[in-house]
Amino acid sequence: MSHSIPRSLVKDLDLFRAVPEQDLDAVLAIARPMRLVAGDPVFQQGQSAEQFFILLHGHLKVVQTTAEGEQVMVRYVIPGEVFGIAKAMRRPTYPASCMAVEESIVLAWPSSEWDHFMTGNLQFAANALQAVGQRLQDAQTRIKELSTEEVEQRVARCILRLVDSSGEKTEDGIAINFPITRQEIAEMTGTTLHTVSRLLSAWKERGMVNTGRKLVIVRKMDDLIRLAEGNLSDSANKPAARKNPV
Amino acid sequence: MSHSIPRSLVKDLDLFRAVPEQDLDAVLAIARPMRLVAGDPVFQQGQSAEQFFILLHGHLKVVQTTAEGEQVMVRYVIPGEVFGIAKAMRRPTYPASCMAVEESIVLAWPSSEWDHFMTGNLQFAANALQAVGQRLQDAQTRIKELSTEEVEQRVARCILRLVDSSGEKTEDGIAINFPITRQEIAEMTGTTLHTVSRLLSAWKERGMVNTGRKLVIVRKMDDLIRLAEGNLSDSANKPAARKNPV
DNA sequence: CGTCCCGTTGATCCCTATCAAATGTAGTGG
DNA sequence: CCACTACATTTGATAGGGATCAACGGGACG
Repeated sequence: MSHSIPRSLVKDLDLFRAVPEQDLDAVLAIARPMRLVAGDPVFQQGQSAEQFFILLHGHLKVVQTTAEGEQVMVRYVIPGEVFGIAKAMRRPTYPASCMAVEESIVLAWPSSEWDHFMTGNLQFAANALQAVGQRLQDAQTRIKELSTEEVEQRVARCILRLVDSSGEKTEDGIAINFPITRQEIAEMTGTTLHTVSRLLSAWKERGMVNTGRKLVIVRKMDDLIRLAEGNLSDSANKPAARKNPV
Repeated sequence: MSHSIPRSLVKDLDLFRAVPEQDLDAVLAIARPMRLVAGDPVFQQGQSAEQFFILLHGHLKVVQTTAEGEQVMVRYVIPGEVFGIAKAMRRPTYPASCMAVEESIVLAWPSSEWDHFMTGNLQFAANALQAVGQRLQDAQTRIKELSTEEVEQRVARCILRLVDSSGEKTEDGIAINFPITRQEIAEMTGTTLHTVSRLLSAWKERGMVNTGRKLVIVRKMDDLIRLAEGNLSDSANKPAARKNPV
């Protein structure tokens, strides 16, 4: 006895953009809603990709574990995004693990339905292609940053991006509105929790951010943007660093 | 007066897999073939994405230039692959530049045709999604490597991958069958040409590879694989490095 | 045959990982 | 409600992997 899910919840999602309402209803009829609390796994790396999902509320993280046991953050999932679409790319298993970092609500569909959606509505296929294309862009941006930028710059960009997608205005500045640890920031930027901690401490010292346990609040966006653009952190002037000169 | 392109040239390409032959003929009728020599540009970063392409013969490189003027290799295009499909992901411009590294032949279509292909044949849409999905996987693999592995390991993997996709057996071992510089290897692995040069010299010393101007030949795959898997290069035993222990 | 372009190799330095240890904070069970 | 415990964070000290700086050698091509 599944309650039907209100159409209004999904009709504005990118994936369903310009999809006729009747098709939407058919899609929703077979969606299975799931409620998660912080730490709940959604799927595990290597598992057969039986389902795909859309996040309606909350925040999830997608993490890859290397052969040596190190973790690399693939991405945070924010409300409205599809995830777990391995099967759509003809991958039999999930290439990473996914878990909730706070209370969340997701819709799940059997992977077999993907082809139905694609065949039933061409707009859906185009939307999916765009979604994956956007992720590819993001990944390539990250490669560029890992290849050419220094740690401070990468961490600054990372914080800015999180604030952009999940920022929430508070009396003290703009806060990242879900719990996030130094370790997780390190896994996103290819560094260590120690270095992230040192950076945040330094920034806090200068009043650019406020921090707490699993909490980051940005107080001076402009200064952070300057760091992200590559300006040196200390007022002293070192010569510009340039790894692969033209 | 465009000569029609033989159907046999494209019918085995991933992008056209399971696409009916009559649809293929329609597609080929509007394809524009281009011949390139080493150094010829195909498109430039920032240009309006007016065309998309398939490489029939040769090798191209796709490179991104950062705001600071450093180059990052996005990928090498090998025969049979689609590239320049920015418009399909609803990006108005090419996010990187593409040029031939040796004599090459490509087919070009106006970007506007993409939607025709998609609408006309659903299989095509699925194939495109898979192609982009594969690239996303590759990009994420690279992020993982940049985040957790050391330079020697990354360069070893890079060489192995090139040998895998574009290796050619010679009397001396397996050669990368297109010209490639130390600088380009550096741009693929996030390091400098100096470090790549030193590594190749060391490997050559040990008889693992043979090198020359714009040339790399692998002589001992096994040893190279061992390096890529993370085993230390010198026979001496250092403690295992581990950045983000569990 | 000169001139780029590519590659090699030494010397030095510095960013940041690593090692080590203490402090702070939330949650839990008695 | 408090002791206990697990997890997060901070901070100092040290070392090392590679980037950077510098200079030269060698092959290809016009």
